[in-house]
Amino acid sequence: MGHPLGFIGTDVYARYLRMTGHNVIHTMGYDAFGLPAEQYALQTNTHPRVTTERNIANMRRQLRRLGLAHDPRRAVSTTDVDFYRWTQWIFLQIFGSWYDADADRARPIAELEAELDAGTRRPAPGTNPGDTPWATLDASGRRAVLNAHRLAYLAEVPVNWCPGLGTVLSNEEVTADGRSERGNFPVYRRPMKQWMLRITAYADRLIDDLDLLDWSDAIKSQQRNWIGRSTGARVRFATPAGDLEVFTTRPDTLFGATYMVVAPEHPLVGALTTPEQASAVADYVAAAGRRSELDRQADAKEKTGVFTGTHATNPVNGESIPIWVADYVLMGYGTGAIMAVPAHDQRDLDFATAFDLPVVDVIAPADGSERGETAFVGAGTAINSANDEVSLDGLAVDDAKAAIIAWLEGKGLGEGTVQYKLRDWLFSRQRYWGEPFPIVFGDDGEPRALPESELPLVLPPMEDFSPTTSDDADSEPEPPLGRVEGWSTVEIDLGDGSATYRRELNTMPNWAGSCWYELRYLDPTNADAFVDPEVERYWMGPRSPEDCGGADLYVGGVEHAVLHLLYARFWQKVLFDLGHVSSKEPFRRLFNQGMIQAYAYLDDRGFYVEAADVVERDGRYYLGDQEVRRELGKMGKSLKNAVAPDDMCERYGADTLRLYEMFSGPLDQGRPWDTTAVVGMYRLLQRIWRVFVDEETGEVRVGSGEPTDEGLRALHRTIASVREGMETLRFNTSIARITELTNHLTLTYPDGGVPRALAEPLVLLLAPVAPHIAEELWTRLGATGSLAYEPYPVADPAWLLDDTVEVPVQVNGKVRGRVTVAADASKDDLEAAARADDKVAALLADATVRKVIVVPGKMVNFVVG
RNA sequence: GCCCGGGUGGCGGAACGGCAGACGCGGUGGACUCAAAAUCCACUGUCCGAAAGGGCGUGCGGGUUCGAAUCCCGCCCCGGGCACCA
Repeated sequence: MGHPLGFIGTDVYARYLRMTGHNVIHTMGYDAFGLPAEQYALQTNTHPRVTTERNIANMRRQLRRLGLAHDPRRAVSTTDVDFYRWTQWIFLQIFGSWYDADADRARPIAELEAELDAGTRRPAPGTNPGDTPWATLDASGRRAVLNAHRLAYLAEVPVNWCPGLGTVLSNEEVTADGRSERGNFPVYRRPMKQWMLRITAYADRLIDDLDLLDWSDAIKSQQRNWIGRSTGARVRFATPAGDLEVFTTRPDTLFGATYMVVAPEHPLVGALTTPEQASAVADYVAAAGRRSELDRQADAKEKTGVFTGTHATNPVNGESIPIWVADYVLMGYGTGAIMAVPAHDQRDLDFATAFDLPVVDVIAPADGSERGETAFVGAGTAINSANDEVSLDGLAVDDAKAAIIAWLEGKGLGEGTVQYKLRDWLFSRQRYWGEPFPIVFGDDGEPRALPESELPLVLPPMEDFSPTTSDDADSEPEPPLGRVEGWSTVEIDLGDGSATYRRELNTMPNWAGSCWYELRYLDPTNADAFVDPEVERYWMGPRSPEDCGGADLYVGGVEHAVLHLLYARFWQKVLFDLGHVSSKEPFRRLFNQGMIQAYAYLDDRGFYVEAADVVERDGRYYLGDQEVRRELGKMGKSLKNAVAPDDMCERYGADTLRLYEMFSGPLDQGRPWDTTAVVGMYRLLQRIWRVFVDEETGEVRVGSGEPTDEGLRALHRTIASVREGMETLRFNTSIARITELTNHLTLTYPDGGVPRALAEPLVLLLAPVAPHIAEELWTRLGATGSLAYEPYPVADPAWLLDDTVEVPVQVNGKVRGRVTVAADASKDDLEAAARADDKVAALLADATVRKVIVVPGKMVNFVVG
C-alpha cells in the first residue's frame, strides 16, 4: 500500500457528510484481476488467488488501523465469482448489442436482426463481405453479418503483441516508446485475430459528455487528446492501381498537393510500384518493418522514403503527382495515405526539401509575409486554387474548406468526415488471471454467447498458470486456459440441439472489473441483477435534466486518465443505452489526489542509500561522514526512501497520521513527506487532550461555566471556516482553524475549565479528521454512544459579526495605519475615523487628497498627489 | 513542438481584487529538569536602525485599477501528458 492520502481524504469527507445528515456510501473494492496481480504472483511463485487474498487481507488490516470507515459489507473484489459473473453478464450485454448510428445509441442485436429480416435496414458497410442479400444468406452467413455489427467483435487487426508478457495489449497499455506499461517489455505491431470492444462508436459522446463532468481540466484534456477528434475530408485520387483515398484536415489546400505518400504497410504499395522501382520499394518496406516504433521516432526529423514510380491525378486540377512510400505516414491513422501539401505542412515540407519535390503556395498569410524554411500553417486566404468549376481564391480557410468539400461531394470524389485517434479497445489477453469469456465457437468459427444460465463461467483452477512468454517478436500467443484438461470444448444446447463447441480461451484484461464496480457497491449481494435499477437511481441517478448522474465523488490518481476512466465511461454508456442504468456517466465528480513523495539520497557512485540514515548538517546531507546528494522522488523500495504508514501509526497513532497527511497541503497536490513535521499534529492532539483531561489525575477538566462572547465568536468563526474547508476538500485549512481555536482555548484557560459549550463542538469539529481521539473524548464528556452520527456544529451567523472591526487605512495603496470602528460604521464615519488616526493625519497634513476610496468594514484608501 | 498544471519565508503551505506569509515544521531565546528527552511560553520574510520607525518584498518584464500573489499581455523556469495523428 502506498500512502493513503486519497483514502483518508474520502474518509474525512464521508464522516463529515454523515454528521451533516447525508446518507453516505463510502467503500472501496479490490480490483485484483489482471497483469499487475499476475506478474506479482509469478515473481513470488505463488498462485495469484493466494497472493491476491493475502494482499487484500493485509490492506484491510492497514485500512482498519487508519480508522477508515469503509462499509465492509460493500467491499467487493473483482476476482470473486459472485462479482465476475456480472462482469461476464455485462460483456454479454455488450456482445449482444450494436451501435445504431442513426439513433446514436447502442441497441440489442435482436432489434437489428428484426430490421434486417423486415428489410427495413441493410447491413452496415463492411459487415457483409460478399454483399449477398440478407434474405438469401444462410444461418452461418447471417451470424457472421450480425457478429460484425456487435459492440464486442473478433477482428484480424494490427495489435500490440508483447511476447515478454505472452499477451496482446490495448493501445492504452503501451507507452509512447513502444513498450508495455506493465513490465516495460517491447511491443510489436502485428495482425492477429482478437476481441475488440467498439469504443470508437462512443468517441463523440465520450468527448462531448466531458462538459457535464466535474473533473479537472487536466484529465479532461488528456481524454480529449487521446480520443483525438479531428474534422476534415476523405479525398480519392485516381491512380493506375485504382483510387487512393487520403484523409486530410486541410482540404482547402488540395490545390497545393504536389505529391502523395503511402505508409510502408499500405495494402496498395505492391500495386502502385513499377517494376523499375520494385526492388528499391521492397527494400524500403522491409527495412521499415524491421524498425521498431522507438527507432522510427528516434530519427523522426530525418525524412526517408522511396518513389513508387507511379503517379496519381489530383482531382481538383488534374495534375499528375508522384506517389511515394515513406514511414512518416502511419498505417494506423486515417487511411494510411496522405496528400502532401509541402507549403502548408511542416512534415511535408521537410520531405519535399529532402527529395527535391515541388512546393506550391495556396494560402496567403494575412500579413503578406514570405514563406521561408517553415510551412505556413496559420489562417490566411486561399490563392492559386481554382478550376473550371470551383474557385477558393480569396476565401478564408474555413470557408474554403466548406466550398471544396461541397464540390468534392458533388463530384463523388470525397466527403467531409471526422477522424479519431482512438482505436477500438483490444479486449482479450492470453493470460490466466482474468475473467473467462462466456463465449463458445461453433463449427463455422463464429462466436456465440453462452446463455445467462451458464453464468458464472468459473475460472478453472490451474497449478501452472504461467503465460508462454518469449523474446521472439514472431512467436504465437498461447492462452494458458488451453492447457486445462477438458476445458477447451464443451457440449451444450444453444437452441439447435446439443452440440460440441470450442471455448474461447482468452481472458479479459484487468480493466474489465473496474469498468463497473462502483455500480456493484450500491447493491453488492443482489443475486438477480448487477444492480437493482431503483437502487441505482437512488444513489447515482441524475438529479436534474442536465445532470449526467454518477457517483458524487471519486478520488483517484491521475494515472488512470486514459485507461480505467475512459473504459468505465464507455461501459456506463452502453449500460445506459440498453436501459440498465439511469446515469450516463459513472463518476460525476472526480478528484485526483496528489502523490506523497520523499527525498532520496545518492552517494557519489550514484547508488541510493537508506534515506532514514541520512542526517542534515548546515544544509548538506551526510550518511556517516560521506556527503550524499538529495533528490525528490516517488516513495518506494528502489529509492530506499519509503516511510510505512504502519510505522507512523506505531509511533504517533492513526489520528496523528491522518491529521498530518490532511494538513500538509491540499489533497490534490503532491508534496514531500517530512517525518520531522509529523510531530506538529501530535502536539495538537496532546493540547486538545489536555483541554479535556487533567494529565495528572485523569479527571475531566472541562468546566460548566458560561463561555465568554469572545469565546463564542472564536468558536462560530471556526465552525464556519472548518465547514468551508470540508466542503471544498481543503482539509488543511480546516485543521488550521481547529488549531487556532485550540490555541485560543489553551491560552484563555491555562488551568482548565474550558466551558463545555466550547469544548463539545471542538470535539465534533475534530471528529472527521481524528475519529479515535474524538470518540474517546466524547465518551469522557459523558456520552454513551458514538459521535459518528452527531450533528456537525453549525455556525450561528450572529456570532460571525463583530461589534467592531479593525480596518486598514492606506495612503496611495500602502497601509499606513489601522483604525477600529463599529462594524456597521458608515462610509463617512469610517473616513472620519481614518483621518483622525495620528499617522494618517500626519501623512495627509501637507498633501492634497485627490480621492478617497472607502469600503465599509473593509478599508480606506487616500489618494494623494 | 503541442496541450494541461504550477512558481509565495529556510521547508510544507494560507490569503471573495482590499492588512501577504494564517496554521504547522525548522530555528532562536526562555520555563520545567541534577541533566536530557518530552511538554509549555515568547520571538522568527528580508534589509537599514540601538530603538521608534522606515525601505524592499509573491519567478521576470509590461499593463488594467484608488489598490494586484490574485485580472490581462509577453517571457523564463519546474512538473505532467501527447507527439511524424496528416
